[in-house]
Amino acid sequence: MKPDVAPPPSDTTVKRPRGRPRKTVDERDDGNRRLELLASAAKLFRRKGFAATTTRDIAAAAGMQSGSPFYHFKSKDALLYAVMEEGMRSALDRLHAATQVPAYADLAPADQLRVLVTVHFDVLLGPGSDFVPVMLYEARSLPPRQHKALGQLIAQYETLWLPVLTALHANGELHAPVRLARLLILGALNWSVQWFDAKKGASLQELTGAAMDLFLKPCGTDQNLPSSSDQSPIN
Amino acid sequence: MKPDVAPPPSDTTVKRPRGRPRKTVDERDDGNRRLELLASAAKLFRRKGFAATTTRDIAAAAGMQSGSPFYHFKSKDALLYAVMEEGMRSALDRLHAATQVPAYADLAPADQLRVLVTVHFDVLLGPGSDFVPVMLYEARSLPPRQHKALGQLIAQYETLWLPVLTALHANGELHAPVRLARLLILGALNWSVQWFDAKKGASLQELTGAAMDLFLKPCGTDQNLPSSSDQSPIN
DNA sequence: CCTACCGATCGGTAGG
DNA sequence: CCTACCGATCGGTAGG
Repeated sequence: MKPDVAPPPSDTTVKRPRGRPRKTVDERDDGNRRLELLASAAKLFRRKGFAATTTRDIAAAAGMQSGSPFYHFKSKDALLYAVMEEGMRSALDRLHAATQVPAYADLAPADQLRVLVTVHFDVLLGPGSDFVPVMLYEARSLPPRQHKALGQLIAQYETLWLPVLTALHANGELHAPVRLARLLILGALNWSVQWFDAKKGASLQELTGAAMDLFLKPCGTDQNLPSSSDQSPIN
Repeated sequence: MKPDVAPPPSDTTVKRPRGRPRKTVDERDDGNRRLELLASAAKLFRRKGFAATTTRDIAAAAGMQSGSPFYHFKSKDALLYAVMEEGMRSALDRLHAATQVPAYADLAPADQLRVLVTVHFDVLLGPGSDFVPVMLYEARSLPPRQHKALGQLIAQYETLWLPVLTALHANGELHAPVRLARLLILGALNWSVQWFDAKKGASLQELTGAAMDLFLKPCGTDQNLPSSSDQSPIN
C-alpha cells in the first residue's frame, strides 16, 4: 500500500501539508497519509467515542494495517490530541478571520454576534466538522498535561466572544451577566452536535436565526430590531 | 450465575429500596448492594465515560470482587442502561411532581419556566446527580434497542416543556420557534454539566436567574417584569 | 508502512 | 457474593 501522494519533488520543494508548525519533524510524502489517519480518527472518535474506538478501526478506515498508525503517532492518546488540536486551531483561525474582516468592526453588536454564531455552527456542524465535536465531548479522555494545553486554546476562542457580549449587555440587548451568558450560549450551540441532522429539519441559517431570537432582547438602545427573518450581515 | 430474583418473601417485611416499579423482581437485602453498585457505576461512568470504566472499577468502588457485579446485572451494558433508566425515571418523577402542585397552574408562564429550569438544574447538578449526566453523555454507548427505549422517556420529559414554551411564545416573551427554542434551551442547561462547579463560582440560583434573563424577553404582554434578581416562585 | 507478535487487560462464567 | 479462570481484544513494538 503506497501513499497516493506527490511522487517525490525529490529535492528542495518538500511538500508540507499546511502551515501547521508541528514539532521539527520533517513530514515527507506521508503528510497525506497522516491527514487521512487524522480524519478517520476524528470521524470514529466522534461516532463511537475515544475509548470505544480501536486503533485497528482507525487503521482500517484509513486503509492501513493494524500497526501502521503508530508509525505516524506515538500513541492512541497522541492521535486524540492531534485531532483536538487540529480542530481547535482551525476553529480559532476561522473565528479570527471572520472578525478581522474590515466590515466586521462596523457591524452592530447584534450582527457581530450573528457572525460568531454562524461561524461556530459551521465549525460544529458544517462539512468536515468532526474535529471540534471530538474535542468538546472527549476532553476528559486526555491526560492532564494535554488537557491543560488544549484549555489555553479554548480560552482564546472563548475570549473572542467577550467584547461582543459586553457590548450587547451595555446595549440592553443581553440581560444576563456576561460570563454566565457566554457559558449558556456556547452550551446551547455546542449541544446542537447531539441533535442536529443536516439531512432533515432546520437549516443552519434557521438555527442561527432561532439562536439570535432566543438570546437577544429586541429592545435595543433606540431602534426596534426585526426578529427571526433578517439575514446574514457580511456575506 | 443467579438472577437477582426472589428467595421467597419468606416473611412479610421484605425490604424494598424504593417505590421503583422495576420488573416483578423481589429484591431482598441485596437491594442495597444493587443500589450501591448502581451509584458507583453512575459516578464512574460520569467521570471516566462508559467505555473507559471497567466492571472491576465498579466492583471495587462498591466493595466487591471483580466478578460480583454480574450477579446483579447480566452485562456491563445492562448496568449502563439501569443507570440511565433510573436517572430518567427520577427526573421525570421530579418534573411531574413540580408541575402538578396546585399552585403551579396559577403561575405566569415565565414563572412556570423558572420551575422547570430549577428542577432541571437540580437534576443535573444537585446532590446525587450522576445518573442523568451519564444518560446525556453516554447515549451512543447503548445498543439500539435500549437506546430507543430511553428515547421514549426522554421524549416524555421534553414534552413537559412544550406547553410552557408555547405560552411564552404566544406571550411575546419568547421569540424563537418553540421546537428550536426547546432544543437550544435544554442544550444550554445540559452543557452546564461540563463546567459547573458547586464549590466555586455561581450558585444554582444565580445560574437559574441568568438562564431566565438570557432566554426571555422582558417585554411581556402588559407588565414590565423584573430581571435577574427576582426569586423562586413556589417554595 | 507491513508482518508477526507480546503482555496486559477486560467482560464474562462455572461452581460453590 | 467469592474464587479461579478463560477467550478475546487491544495498545504497542521489533525488525525490516
